[in-house]
Amino acid sequence: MIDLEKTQRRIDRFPALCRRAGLKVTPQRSAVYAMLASTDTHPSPDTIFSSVREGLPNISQGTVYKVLDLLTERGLLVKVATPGQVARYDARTEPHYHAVCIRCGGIEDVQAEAAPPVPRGDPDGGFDVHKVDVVLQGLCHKCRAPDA
Amino acid sequence: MIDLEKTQRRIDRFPALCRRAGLKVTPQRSAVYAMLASTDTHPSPDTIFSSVREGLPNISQGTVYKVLDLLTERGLLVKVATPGQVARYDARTEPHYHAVCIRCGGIEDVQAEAAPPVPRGDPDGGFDVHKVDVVLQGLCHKCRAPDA
DNA sequence: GTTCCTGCAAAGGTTTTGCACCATA
DNA sequence: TATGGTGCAAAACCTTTGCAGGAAC
Repeated sequence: MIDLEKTQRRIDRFPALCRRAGLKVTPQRSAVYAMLASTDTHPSPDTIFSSVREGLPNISQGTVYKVLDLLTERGLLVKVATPGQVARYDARTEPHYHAVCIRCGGIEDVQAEAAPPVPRGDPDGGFDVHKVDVVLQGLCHKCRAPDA
Repeated sequence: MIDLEKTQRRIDRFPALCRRAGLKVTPQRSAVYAMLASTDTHPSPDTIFSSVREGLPNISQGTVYKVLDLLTERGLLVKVATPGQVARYDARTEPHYHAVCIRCGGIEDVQAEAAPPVPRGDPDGGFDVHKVDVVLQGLCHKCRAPDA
């Protein structure tokens, strides 16, 4: 499912993206970004922390949160929209749908049949759209099945 | 923006909806539902709690959370998909978009020009779609403007 | 009368914050 | 060397949980 070339290209571009955003390039930021660029699982801060710590044993949770916030604010990452769950992040910007199970919280990628319908008219006159996320809420395969 | 007739009709139907869902009708549930049906601000559990407590001074936070969870699970309410924020709820099921500011967290309703593109093909063969939420992420009018 | 719901209060998990030290540019 | 980032640890939030008393059917 993951395009390795695209992933690598994204990681290679990271230093340039940082500089353009006025940010210093640090090992912590690079590791967080690379981890996100290499997966399609929409990981939470805690998952990112655990994964990144394998390569950078001294990184702290606080730093992960700060990096995620900053990169999101500068548009290098995106928070996946989920109904009232912990934050989930994504380094991929291609339009795709997310299916979120309202019972177990799992997120599946859904192939978009068409580009999401961006309201070109900029409805309120002032909203600067960075990303359009189409979120399917419902019950996943597992949670659909009768419990008992 | 709010259709008072529609709101009232929704509130009137609540007892019937509860019974159909196998739930008892209680003042707490009715109040939470009525509060949500009367607004388009996608309030958080805490906001709902404060508002409902004006009419039911003894209601507790725990009850509000339990009611919201249960009504959502039974399909009477919907959790609005937001990027890593506190939960937000909605009693309205008509298709509309949400624009979420990644800086201040505000949510604006956006008039949908067309119904969201539900993938009829049920992509993974097993996802039972209850609701499709289209979420615009970006910067709202206020947060766009230069800070200093 | 039975079943289910509520209120309370404590616990669990997530995210934010402040500050001294350190790395990048 | 100046600026900005990191690590640590505490605090602030948000949400869940368990249980005894009470309300709906």
